[in-house]
Amino acid sequence: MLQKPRGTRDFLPDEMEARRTIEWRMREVARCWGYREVCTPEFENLELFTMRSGEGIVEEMYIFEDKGGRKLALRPEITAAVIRMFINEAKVAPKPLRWCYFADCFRYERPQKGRYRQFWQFGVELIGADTARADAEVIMLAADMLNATGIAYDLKVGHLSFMKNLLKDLEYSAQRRMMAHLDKKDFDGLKNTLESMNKADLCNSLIALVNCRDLAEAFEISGPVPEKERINQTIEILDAAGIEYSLNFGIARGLDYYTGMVFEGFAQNLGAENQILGGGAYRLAHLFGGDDVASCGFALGFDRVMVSLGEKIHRKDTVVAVVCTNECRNHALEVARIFRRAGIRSEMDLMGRGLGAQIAHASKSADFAVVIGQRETESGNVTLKNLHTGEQKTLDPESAIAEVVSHGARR
RNA sequence: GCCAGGGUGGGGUAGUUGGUUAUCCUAGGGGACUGUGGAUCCUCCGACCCGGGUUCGAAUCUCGGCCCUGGCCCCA
Repeated sequence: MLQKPRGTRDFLPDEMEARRTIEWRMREVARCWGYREVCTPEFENLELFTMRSGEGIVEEMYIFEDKGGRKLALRPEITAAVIRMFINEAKVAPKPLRWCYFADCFRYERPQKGRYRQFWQFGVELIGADTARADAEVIMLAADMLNATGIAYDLKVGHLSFMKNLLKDLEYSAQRRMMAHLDKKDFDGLKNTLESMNKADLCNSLIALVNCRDLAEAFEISGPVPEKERINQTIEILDAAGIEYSLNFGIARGLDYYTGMVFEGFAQNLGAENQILGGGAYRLAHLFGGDDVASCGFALGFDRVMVSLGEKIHRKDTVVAVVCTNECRNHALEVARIFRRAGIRSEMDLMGRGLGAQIAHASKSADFAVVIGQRETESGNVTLKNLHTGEQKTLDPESAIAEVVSHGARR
């Protein structure tokens, strides 16, 4: 039998309905904050991603050459493409721009729990606002969105200034190495590397910073931080809004282009792959030939949210089975049309089953049976049978529709 | 790329000191049965991940591969 490619998944209707339910909750939150959806190509020139993230990521991408010999890649993430799009199409649009996306990405990695080779991200980018309010808005939006999904998570907020301030005397490559150690909480590696550079005196401050959960204390540890005022403002806004988060100044994020505020979200009930959210303030536009526009955004790992939610989401449509005797099929079709026009999912027999067999089948797949036979065809009424309770009554079609709708599951 | 555990009808399983036609539940189709047949009974459909090896004989032993699950690495 033909198998699907490693790391990909098939989604049956139950699962798709659950996914769409959560997707729409996220869309609603984004919409309410004024973030409008954009869409970029599924594949881009390879260069777009290597410019952003370095050549190293080539190993982890789906790369191919088209018939014109162009080097292309299935997108491994979406931020780079959105910023490219902003430069190509919307450079002069009034700032700030609030955009969001929901799309699939591809990475060639070893699959494990919550990690697939094709996966979906819900993300937002706030382009052209370089303020504490902008930083705070994106975090508040992220929290709002995670809350809307109903998962249990921890939100960690940090700022790169502290770490960068402590490391400012080091060479750039050494800074990168330190930040990698710190992000992983690899204190032994940190110590060794510092000692080899005769900078062991930094070690205690850096470790203290990573473990620090208090803003005032962080300022003390790292000395005068240039963005102090902006950081204070951002945190004030978050606190005033009642956002639940913890401060964490060990967050380094993998990439160069993050400039200041950074944040991450973790699901509480996942295993090794428990990060469900990552974001921050960054400058990327100049890399792609645009002005040096400040941006801020996050991407949320949709599949991990679904894994975290597990079986919690049961959204079921109310289903009506319109069952009929053979000679009343035409009238039954008409009744079904009336129900469908009212927005009710209505299904009819296609197998040529008898009335009893139709009800037997309906009992497994529907909430109500609408029985149409000689009597109903003559009177214009319908017989509505609640398949959960067995209760049955004769009603005119409009009342039957009202009964089905009031039954609840229409949302 | 590395480590561990797995793979038997659509789903869940039994069977592995090698031995007839591979067990059971469930789901699905048909019928008893053309106005309530959601029940009951009968019946049908349908599987040993793939390939090589050992053997008279392999679901079972062996080797390789593929895939799944979890973890390491990485995580833009």
